[in-house]
Amino acid sequence: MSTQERLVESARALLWERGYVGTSPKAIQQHAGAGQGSMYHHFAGKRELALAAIRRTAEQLRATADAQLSAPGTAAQRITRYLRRERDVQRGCPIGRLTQDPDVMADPVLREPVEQTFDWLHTRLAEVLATGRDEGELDPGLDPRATAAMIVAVLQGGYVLARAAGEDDPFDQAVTGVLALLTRPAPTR
Amino acid sequence: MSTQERLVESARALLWERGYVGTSPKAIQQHAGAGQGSMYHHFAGKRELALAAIRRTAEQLRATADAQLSAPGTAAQRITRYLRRERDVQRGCPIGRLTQDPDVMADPVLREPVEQTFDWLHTRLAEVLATGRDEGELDPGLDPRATAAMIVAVLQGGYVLARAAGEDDPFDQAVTGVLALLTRPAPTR
DNA sequence: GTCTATACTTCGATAGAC
DNA sequence: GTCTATCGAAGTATAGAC
Repeated sequence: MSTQERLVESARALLWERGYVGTSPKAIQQHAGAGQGSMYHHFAGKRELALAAIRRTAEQLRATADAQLSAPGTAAQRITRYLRRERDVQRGCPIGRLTQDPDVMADPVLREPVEQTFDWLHTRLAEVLATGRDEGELDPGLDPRATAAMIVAVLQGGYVLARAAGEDDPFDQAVTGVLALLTRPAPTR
Repeated sequence: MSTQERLVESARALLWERGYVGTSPKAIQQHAGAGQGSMYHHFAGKRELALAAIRRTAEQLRATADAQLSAPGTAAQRITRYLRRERDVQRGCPIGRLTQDPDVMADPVLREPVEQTFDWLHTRLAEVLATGRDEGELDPGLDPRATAAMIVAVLQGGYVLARAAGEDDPFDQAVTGVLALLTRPAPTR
């Protein structure tokens, strides 16, 4: 892996763990095994390196989610697989954590991938839900946009609860709770 | 308000906005209109001041939530009021945001109020849900612990989505989504 | 491309006068 | 209790040799 690659990968790891304010150029350099000069040769500064890291992380997250949500199966099966997939719950979401970084959110360029990622995920989930509803699998009264927002929120919030508790259990419970309501047989109206 | 009080209140505001790593003693002093010496007279250091601030914030959050969840009404009404209460959504949750602060979570003393707050909230919501279920208001098959975890997660995740989007809409949608599923008439089994 | 040296600022705290 | 002075370390870069 090139020095430039190692710098981006190190930035990704440290941004995930410590956020933007909590990650110094020096820490990235040490993690990457690169010198001061190398970093400033390849990137204009901390901001540009972080931007490359954030963009790559966003791209990966989207590719992974899309693969799972586009896999064969009913809407409920696909969403269940997505929610129940193996995750390092305690680490949380590498994109979601950036929303707590004022310096990232205050910078339109750094913020853009964060905004785009959630926008895309919300839309993609709503599509899956709408399909399930239209095919008679899910409750005909289900609101795809609202339900999709709720599902993404459960994921992001599940991470918060798991980190607060120091264990994965609250995350698993929240996922169980949402799936129980979602896949519950339709009510007789 | 005493200097000591102003320091704690300033620390609360800045911790909420910028987190622990993002908040310097100097910033707190300036926000409070206090000098270097004053702060170190009243508190041993940044950590001790942050601890006082976090404890107070946790206490307030709990008091507010308890008042709303203990108000009269059915379980669904109380939970709806809690979720729909007026909030500064873009600011997010002052306790939830601390879970993204590695230095807070790595310190058992700073972390304790965070852990306790979510633990309490989860339990309190589960009680309300169990009551609603036992009184025939909610689905008899409802799992109070899992559903409570889901509701807290929707709240915390809703903040994340709203911050990412730069508007409150995703938060409102997520809340709408969860209430729609929760208050849906029970299925015929 | 990578290294070392240097620079200026902020962080987090201590010392000691008033 | 509050103020100013001072401190060593870290943050974020720039300069220039190799």
